[in-house]
Amino acid sequence: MSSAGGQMERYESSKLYRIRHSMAHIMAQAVLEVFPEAKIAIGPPIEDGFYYDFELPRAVNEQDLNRVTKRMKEIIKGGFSFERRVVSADEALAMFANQPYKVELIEGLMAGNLDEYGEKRKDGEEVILTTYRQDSFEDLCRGPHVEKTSDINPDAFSISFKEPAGAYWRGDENNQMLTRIYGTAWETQEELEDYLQRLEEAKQRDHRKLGIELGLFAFSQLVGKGLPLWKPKGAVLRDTLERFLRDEQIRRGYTPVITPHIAKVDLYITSGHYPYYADSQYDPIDVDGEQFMLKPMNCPHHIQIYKSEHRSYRDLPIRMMEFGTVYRYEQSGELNGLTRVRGFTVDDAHLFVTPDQLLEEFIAVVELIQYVFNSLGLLDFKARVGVRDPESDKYIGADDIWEKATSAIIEACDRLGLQYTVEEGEAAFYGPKLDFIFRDVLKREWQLGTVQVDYSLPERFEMEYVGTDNKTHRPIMIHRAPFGSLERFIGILTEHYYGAFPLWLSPVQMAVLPVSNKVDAEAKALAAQLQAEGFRVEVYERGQLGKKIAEARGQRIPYQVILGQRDVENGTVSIRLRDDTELEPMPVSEFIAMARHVRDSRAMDLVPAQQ
RNA sequence: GCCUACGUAGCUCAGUUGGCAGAGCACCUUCUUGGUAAGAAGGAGGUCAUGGGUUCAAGUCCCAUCGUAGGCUCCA
Repeated sequence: MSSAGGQMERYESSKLYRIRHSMAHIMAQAVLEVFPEAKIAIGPPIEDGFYYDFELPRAVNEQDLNRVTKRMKEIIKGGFSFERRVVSADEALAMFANQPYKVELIEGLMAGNLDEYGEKRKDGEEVILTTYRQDSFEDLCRGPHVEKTSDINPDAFSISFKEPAGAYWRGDENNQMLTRIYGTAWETQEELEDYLQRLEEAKQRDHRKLGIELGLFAFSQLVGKGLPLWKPKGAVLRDTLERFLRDEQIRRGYTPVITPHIAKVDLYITSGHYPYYADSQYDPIDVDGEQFMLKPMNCPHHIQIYKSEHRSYRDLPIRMMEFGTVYRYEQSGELNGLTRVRGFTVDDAHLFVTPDQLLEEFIAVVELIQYVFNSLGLLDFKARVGVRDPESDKYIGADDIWEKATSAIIEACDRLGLQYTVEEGEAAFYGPKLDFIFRDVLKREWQLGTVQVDYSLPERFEMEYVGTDNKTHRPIMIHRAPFGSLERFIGILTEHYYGAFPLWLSPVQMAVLPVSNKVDAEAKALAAQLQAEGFRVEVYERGQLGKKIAEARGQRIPYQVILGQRDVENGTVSIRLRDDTELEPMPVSEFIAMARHVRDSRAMDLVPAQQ
């Protein structure tokens, strides 16, 4: 996005926005010329481009899009001006008599003051209907547009870079499915090419592609979709992450617990999960007349552990941790590699605290999350406080409880000096939460860690502790997960690092590359020595050295340990880093010391700074 | 779940209007014994996702199912 004078220009008032908005109209005109019977819906600018939704007589193909593109270029070159006109409702209804979606829009605007997405308009302003016309095409529209079509660069847009997509009218799955044609448009051809190249790079970085190449995970039709299988290299990566977090949590006073993967439906009826989230849970299993289900969350189980003993204020805070695997029935169309699956493991913990302890414990959790992100080199993240949507009734718990929880989160953020935004409708159903949104190297945003303050579940489960006053009190729960889910997190990490994990996380940390197979035996002995030092090592025995290097590079092996006759005689190794840096031959002991230091300090660089 | 497209060897892909199932890489064997981005030759590997249908004949056309991709919807 362009910026002016150091201050971010609002996208809505930028030239790019007007270009894209105008492109949507131009595309609609071209599509109507190719498909005269098409019905047009809406066509707004979006990030990086625009779209327009159509009801078409048949599926569009590449050829259609080429024809549309050709026609769009002609319209652009025609230099038609965009003419704004204020129209009365009757006039508009007459003009769009053949366009049912436009009629619905006009009626919505006049009667219910609904905007183009079917949402109640918030500004409450009086509705003025306006249209914009270019060439032969006039569309109901608020604007703004460029002055004339020739203000647009005919070589800086593309509509066939993405497959046409189905989209529900007004985003409601009960409505007609329309065909959405996406476009991208820029001021210059270079910007267009940059954008297309960024898309290409994202494709190269895709964890689904890298996951296969690096042997991290697999899916099986027989096991079922959305159920990842961790292969040895993925499993060691995941296990390393788990151990890192487990150790860190134990240092901070957490205690591990373990709970089963199924439980009686009654547990989730009590917790409130069952009625609210019936759609996204697996159907219950009948066992001897009782209903059991795969657990969609770990918290009710942990609550039962809390309740298994009589608790005193002296026991609190209790911090229970579990890498708990949960199962959720995601719609099949939503499944996506490791980032959206049907069975995944949450790095879960539940803290049970007194009101006095809440703030301190909340802050400690945020500090843990910051520490974890820092250790992994995830530096670009922002915090979002998710609060209730006041219009919705999907939440449980009384108003004053929500207010208490929300103000606790905001106070903790202020005390930590955290930059945060507050967003309505982003709360969990039982309480408000603080989410950490991570931006990866491609500037894509991912929701990772989450912390939730919960007064509701303690209430529903009638949790208690005895206070100093010898009376029973209700604990407060903090739900939190720094990674969110191990699956999604590793998918994101893979893309962020482009498969080149820091040494401590690399599935294979070093590969020994014998220069010829005359030194294969020595290479194996060296590998055994390195393995005994606790490193994950492979020996590459196939082909000539060049081929071994090519393969090791492809596998993003951090240290490529080259061993030839010369090295054997001198007791040295020649280290090549995965970024093609070649180090001077060094004694084996020196290499081990260096690698150990890099690994144990969880450094991002493969060579310590002082070297 | 919905719309659209796709599914051919472990991986990446070719396969004409329906007419004997292919390539590169990987794998196995042999040769080569090498110093920083893929040495050479040979071999093996397939119920063309699965099940039906049309046809003298189906990888190719039709239907269903499963899976995948891009969207929509959803995301505790």
